[in-house]
Amino acid sequence: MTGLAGPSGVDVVHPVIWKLRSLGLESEAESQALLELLKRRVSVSRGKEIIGAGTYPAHLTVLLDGIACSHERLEDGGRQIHAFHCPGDFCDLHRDILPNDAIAVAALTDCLVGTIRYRDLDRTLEQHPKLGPALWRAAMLEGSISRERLLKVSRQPALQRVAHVLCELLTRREAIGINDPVIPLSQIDLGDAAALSVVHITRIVHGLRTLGVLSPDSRGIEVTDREQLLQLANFDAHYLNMPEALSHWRADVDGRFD
Amino acid sequence: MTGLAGPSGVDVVHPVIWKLRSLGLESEAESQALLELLKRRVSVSRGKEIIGAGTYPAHLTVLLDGIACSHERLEDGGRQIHAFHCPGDFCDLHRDILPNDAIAVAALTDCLVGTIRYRDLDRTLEQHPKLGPALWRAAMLEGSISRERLLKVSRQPALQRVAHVLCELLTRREAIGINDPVIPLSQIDLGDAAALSVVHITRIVHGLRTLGVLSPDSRGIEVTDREQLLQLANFDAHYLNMPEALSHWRADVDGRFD
DNA sequence: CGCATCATTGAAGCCCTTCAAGACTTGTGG
DNA sequence: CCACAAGTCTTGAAGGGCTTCAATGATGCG
Repeated sequence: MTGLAGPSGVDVVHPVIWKLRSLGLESEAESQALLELLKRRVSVSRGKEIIGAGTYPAHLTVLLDGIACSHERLEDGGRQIHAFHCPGDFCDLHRDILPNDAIAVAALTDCLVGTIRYRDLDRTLEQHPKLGPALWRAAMLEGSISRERLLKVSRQPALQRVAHVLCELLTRREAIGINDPVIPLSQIDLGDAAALSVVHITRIVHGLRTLGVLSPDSRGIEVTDREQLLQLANFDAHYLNMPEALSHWRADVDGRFD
Repeated sequence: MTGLAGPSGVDVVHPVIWKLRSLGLESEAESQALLELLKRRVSVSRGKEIIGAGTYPAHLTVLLDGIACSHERLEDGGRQIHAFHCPGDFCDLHRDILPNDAIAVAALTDCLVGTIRYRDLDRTLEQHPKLGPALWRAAMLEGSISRERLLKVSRQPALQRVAHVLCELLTRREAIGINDPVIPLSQIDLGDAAALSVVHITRIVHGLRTLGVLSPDSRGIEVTDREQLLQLANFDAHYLNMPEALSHWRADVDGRFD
């Protein structure tokens, strides 16, 4: 089956299909082949680890629902969130080929995860030649997101940093059909991603609420003025390699020089 | 030929061979096959661009000598150095599969670069199955370095940031047989990598000289106390996936669970 | 209800930035 | 060989953004 039962009980497009499409994989057959490898749906509740630091699972982990993150604990007890994971994302592409003990994956909201055994994956990759490049792109995309994060976090003041994180999540969720203006993260999570103290995040969020960018509701993060937020962050989604950007890129590649 | 004429006229191990070994590729035949694709040695003088922003070359660029960087210009005229490139490094692994307009590659010292046409590479990759995974690892390694940079730059005070950058370069150069304690970068370069103002870099460097970590010579960066530098940065080379770490990893992978 | 987690607000202080001016090095042309 | 310019480095002073500490309020869950 291609569908996944949505909250309303209606079948919706499977997040992994959505993800593979955004990676430029148009072959329905190949996406389907990957889907069929998905084993063991497990739900993980908010705050729990999905992949522990220092473990080397024999399978790839795919996020099916919720928001997760790759993070690293610091000596002083703090943590750095390196990447957010949205439904359809592969949470540990890096782990098989070049493992990093220090990085763990955790659920930021209640999550549903699936797994794909490398054994199975390797076999399927041979049969479906377009799957490999799609995974390459997924990995390169992570790098691109990481670089953009470094740029913003290291060079921009707090308000822009926070705005950037919100824009990234908003845009990535929209790309997989989640148009909810509510971003279900705590201010602590925001701080750990933007590398700011929670105290300061509170002030920034307060500022954004005063500007009318976020809903004044004291609880939760709800974007009420998407345009202004994008403008504040000076957000250019190009680095996310969204479908539109992708087709644009193809034109360029055809014209590559030698 | 495997050798490259060194400064003294003696044949030394080719930097690309060294790099491939560090990526776990032990097959001499496969390394050799990649080497034979190297075309067009070009020298680029300090400060010049190797790959311009917004260009899409039909070839992979390999650094053969010198130090280069991938960087991004900011609106305010500043620049962020995302990655350093040492001899043997592939400068634009990301570019073919998921191009990023904004990022350019520039020579930080006088450099010698070679190129490998994707056309040729694709053919060779099919013939030598161990080459693909090695390139995967190279790409994942970049991600790992980028994450570590984000961690240090966003969470550590200036002295540790600078120390980290120096440690990274020192260690990566040692890994390819360059044991020179002199790091031929300007303070401007250091600032662009560590995301600090040049003025502050001067003060930090001054501090490191006072501590005896760097040579007091007013010109240039020369590490005189490697141990203390590593300690200051709290440097753990694990993320660089050095050969020792690699063999350690292999043991772990054999014991992976399911 | 009591407890744990999260959010808020104030106050003090430090780290780094910007601005500004000068010293030193290097390369180039007269 | 000197003069000059351009690039790099150095040092001082003023200011601002963020951190830490500390205490209180709000929310949700057992």
